[in-house]
Amino acid sequence: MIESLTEAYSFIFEKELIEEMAEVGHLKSIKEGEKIIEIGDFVTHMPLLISGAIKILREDKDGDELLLYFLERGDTCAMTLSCCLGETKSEIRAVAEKSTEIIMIPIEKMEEWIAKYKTWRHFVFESYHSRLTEMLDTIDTIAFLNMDERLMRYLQDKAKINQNELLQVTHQDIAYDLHTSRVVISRLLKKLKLEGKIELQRNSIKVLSL
Amino acid sequence: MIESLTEAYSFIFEKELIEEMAEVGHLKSIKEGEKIIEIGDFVTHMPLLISGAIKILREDKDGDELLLYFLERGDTCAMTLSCCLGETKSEIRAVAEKSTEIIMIPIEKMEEWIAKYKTWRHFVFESYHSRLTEMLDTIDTIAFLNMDERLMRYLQDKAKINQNELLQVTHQDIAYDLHTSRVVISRLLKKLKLEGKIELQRNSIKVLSL
DNA sequence: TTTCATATGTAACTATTGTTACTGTGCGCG
DNA sequence: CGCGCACAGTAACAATAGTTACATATGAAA
Repeated sequence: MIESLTEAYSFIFEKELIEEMAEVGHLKSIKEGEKIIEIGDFVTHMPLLISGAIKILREDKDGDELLLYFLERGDTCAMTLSCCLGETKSEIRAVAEKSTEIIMIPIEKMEEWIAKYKTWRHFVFESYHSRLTEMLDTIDTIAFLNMDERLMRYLQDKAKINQNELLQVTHQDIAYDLHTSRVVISRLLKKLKLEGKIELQRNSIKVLSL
Repeated sequence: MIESLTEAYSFIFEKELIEEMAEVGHLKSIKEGEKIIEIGDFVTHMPLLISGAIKILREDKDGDELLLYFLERGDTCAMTLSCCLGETKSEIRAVAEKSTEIIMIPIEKMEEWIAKYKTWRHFVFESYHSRLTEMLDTIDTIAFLNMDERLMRYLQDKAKINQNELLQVTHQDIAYDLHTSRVVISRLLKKLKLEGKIELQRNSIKVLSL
């Protein structure tokens, strides 16, 4: 575990902190599509991303989903941070976007380390900052953009996260993430294809204009 | 200033912290409608709300606005918190919803107090938590609700913030906050009136169903 | 009282998104 | 091979929201 932590976090955290992390944390491997945290779950650990990527989803009362943002290596879930301190339940769902490794830190350590390690404190604040910024970005996207633009951004984000311009998704998958219907996505994908921005195959989309 | 601070914050902060605040902070009175922070401004102070209320707005590239949330006494702007640490520019606009008193704390004190006062640390984290939650709420609202429901919530929030069910607003004001057009608001207000949820007069709206 | 700016009411139309329903297509597997 | 299933294409229509244009109402100031 030390190796994973060192590889992903040595440039932020000092050796002692990483050693402490390795001591109290436990490594968890998650397969693509697997759920990590569900809405309403009590938060007992905070996840530090070692490799892979996670998508964070919000759900409304009817069970409809909306993608908030992706997390990558070096990220943590600020919603979890937030929950830890308040001892509240999770407001979001986290699902592995691809196979992912995380280290779970018991939440008791959170506050202890904030007092003890300046680097941890910075990390925590930095995480909050990133998450607030991402949330603002999400708000901009859904408030100011039409569905075709949202779709294009989604495809670009997803290509970036997966480091692959060939996305393995169905139209229905996309519709869930963007909180719309499959028919709408098919319609707009066709439009984007005609504009030369993407190529369409069954079960996959190739993003051209990055 | 000590009195204002004590009145608004004595149940969170210890006496020494409040005294320090009074020393380095300066009180600022803001009239209704006056701008407090503009997008792109460098953040040199963080505002602590003593009395009144502030609305936080986001703007897109065309200059179109969107209301994010309101802040009340005891709140601070977590976006500012966030900016302070990163030494970045403001991502949002803050406008006084009614006449308001704030205390401006130089950002250098932020980090110093985080190490020094546990109550301050808690306050900062609590603020981040509130703001993340409010942002989630905003996202829910714009992603999952239709304009008529958004409008109703807006009116209720505004009545609550102003502690008055008689709101002094024009349809155009509302349209700006909800990022839509005046005609749409007029149309929906009429609908809400017919449903018995509000009463309409020139320059004011009375919210009935609270 | 007249004037004028501002606010509001409303119709008619467009644009975007959502829904329903049906068709076609690729592909794995018996 | 051909059956069945998940995925994708598309038409037709509905619902919601945005736009344009103009009429009317209100209240303050001249």
